[in-house]
Amino acid sequence: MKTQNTKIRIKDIATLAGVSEGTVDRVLHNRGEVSEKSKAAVEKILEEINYSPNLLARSLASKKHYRFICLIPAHQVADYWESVETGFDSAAHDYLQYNIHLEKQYFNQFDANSFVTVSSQIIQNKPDAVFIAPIFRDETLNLTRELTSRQIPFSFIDSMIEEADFLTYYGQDSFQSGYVAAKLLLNSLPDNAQVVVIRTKRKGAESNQTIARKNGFMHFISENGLSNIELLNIEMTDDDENTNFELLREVFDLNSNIKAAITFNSKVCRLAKHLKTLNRIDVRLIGYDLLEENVKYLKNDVVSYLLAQRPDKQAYLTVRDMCAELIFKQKVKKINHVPIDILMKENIEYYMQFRE
Amino acid sequence: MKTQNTKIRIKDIATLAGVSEGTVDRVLHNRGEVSEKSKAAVEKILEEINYSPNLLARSLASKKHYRFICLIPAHQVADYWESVETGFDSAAHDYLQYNIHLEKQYFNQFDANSFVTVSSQIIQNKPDAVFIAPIFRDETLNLTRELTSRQIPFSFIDSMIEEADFLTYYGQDSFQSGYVAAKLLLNSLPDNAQVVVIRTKRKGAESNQTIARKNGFMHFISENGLSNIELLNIEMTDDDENTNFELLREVFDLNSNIKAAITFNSKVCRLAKHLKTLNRIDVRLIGYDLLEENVKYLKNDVVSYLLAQRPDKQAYLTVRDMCAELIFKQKVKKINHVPIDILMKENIEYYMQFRE
DNA sequence: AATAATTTCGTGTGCGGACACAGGAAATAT
DNA sequence: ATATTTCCTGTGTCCGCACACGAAATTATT
Repeated sequence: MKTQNTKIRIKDIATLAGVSEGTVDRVLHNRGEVSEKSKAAVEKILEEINYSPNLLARSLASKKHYRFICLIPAHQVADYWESVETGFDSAAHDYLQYNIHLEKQYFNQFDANSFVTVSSQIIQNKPDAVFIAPIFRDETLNLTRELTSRQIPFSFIDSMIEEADFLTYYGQDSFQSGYVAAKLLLNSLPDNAQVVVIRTKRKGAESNQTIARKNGFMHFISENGLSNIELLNIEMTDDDENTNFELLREVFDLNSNIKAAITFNSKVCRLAKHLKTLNRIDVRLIGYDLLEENVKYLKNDVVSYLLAQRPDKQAYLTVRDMCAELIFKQKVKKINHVPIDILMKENIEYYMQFRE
Repeated sequence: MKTQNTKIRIKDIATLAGVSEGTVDRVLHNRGEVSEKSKAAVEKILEEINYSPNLLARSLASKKHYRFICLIPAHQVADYWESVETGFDSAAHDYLQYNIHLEKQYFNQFDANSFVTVSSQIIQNKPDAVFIAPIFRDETLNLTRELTSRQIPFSFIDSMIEEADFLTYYGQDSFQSGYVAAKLLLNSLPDNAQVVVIRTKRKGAESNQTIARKNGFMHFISENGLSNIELLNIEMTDDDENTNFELLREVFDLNSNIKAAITFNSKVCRLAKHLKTLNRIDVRLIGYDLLEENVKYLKNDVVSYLLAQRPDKQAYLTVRDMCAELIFKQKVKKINHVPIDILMKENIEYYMQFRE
């Protein structure tokens, strides 16, 4: 909690330093045309007192307009990215009065070329800041290099690429969320229980996120020496549910002691649907993210836990921090791991209702 | 997401309505001295367009100052109420620029008289709004009646009294949080497991909160027909830990199949300490709120789950909503149940680190 | 020493809205 | 018809800050 002294105005500083308001202003924004002597006088006062500008007056007076662009995957409604977009919209609304204009650009998350195309449009657009969902690693790095060379700040959302010189990243620690999932899923399973672990083949590569989650999951197992359980690794496809269903049916036929199952992407609803059809809702099931379908199966008792992360808030805070940096000249934290929210049938209602 | 048209100024409305800015201003604040004709003209324009005032300019120009008072229990550091206070402080900081001044008043939560004393001080103080932790029901109602008759708005924090005409309430649904606790605690316990349920005698009455939590807990048990477990109801005192310890030792001596324990107030750390001394950390233990000591035992693996609710945020939002109502003339939601956060060793770190 | 070229600095204006105040128009009183 | 009162309405000032412009002070040039 910083103590900001709202009482002190530029005018006061000017009086204290024995110069005019204009001079104080020049020092504050350090845009030159100030003698060493005056500058020193002002800076002395600034050190003594704790000046923090009146932000209302500042943005009222400033005629500077900022254009922010966010670059996210095109998506269906009720998708994970829908929430992210909601958060951006909400921030756009709140920060409009600070002369901030937020535009959205979409790319095809299954086609790196579309990312490249939109990237170059953005560069031409000369925005004041960019928010990026770095789905494609190399292509993102190309974009961020361009941005850095043009001194355009940018932030990552959802996941990050450490080498890039981003302002902030908001997102979950995927490894740890996999670890948490393991704890919830494997806690007090009977001996010799079998656990189905789904891996989804996807057009393009498997996402970093799901890989990290799985690593965290496996780490829990090795760390706790859980040799009394058996993992059944299943590979499902992203587009053919019939095949998936047949595969699952076979697995459940062949293995009589399956007690739990997990998938590391956000589409646990598919798995839930098949389990329900197979009448195996006794299987403890965990998934990620609050897609409508996922929530339905959680309330149904088919899914036991969902791990969530408020993607809308992540987007909102990303915008907020950019404003803090650019406009209010405040320090912001670079890497922000958001909480790993544990939802079950009994507590999801208030979680979803709660709007801040 | 409301579409606010930031472009339209009072000056524009004046031009459109064929009157002066002053007249528009008088209509907007409806402080009279306007002829029917002019008033109608302005109101016609106001209906056509979607005017929303520039809040920055408004609060910059306004010399109105607001004094808010919050009325909470005096407390130790690292207490539950400490977090509430932090939230108030944080709001005070953020809303200072809107000419809001927040004062804190404390009462002794074990002495209703102290509440009454501070109440009358507050009334004399003629604040613009009050935030109340309604620990003492009748005394609180006396206060709120006074406030209502003086048209001073107020909000509840932590718990609420339905009959009072409050602006907002932020808090957890205690009944449901007891229900969640039961689910977590009793999930897949072996047959004939014994469960220790602590009730804490307190100077003054048992708090509504803990009663509601316990009701929710019991409801889960009856709803799920858990006849295979045995509850051991223990009454601990609030001030003598030696007695408590001896009591627990006896209970554990006499009962050989204790698998779980729970306490419904925020002091699970005491229970944890005794269990650790008794070397019974195999017992699954659940408690409430992130007191430092509680967190310590969670990380220690003595406590399995903590249910939390971000009291600081509740306080912050309470202030925010009062501003929204009083200053920005926005609608606010009256009853706000906050999420029931489930914390365990594996996810508490990011939960605590995360500052918005 | 006089003038030109720079550097430094103070003042004025406007952002959008709140509010005070003066002065004009209409209504009433003389 | 003039004076007085009441009712309306337009204008001006201020809130704290950003920024432009022109004036003053300093330095350089002849």
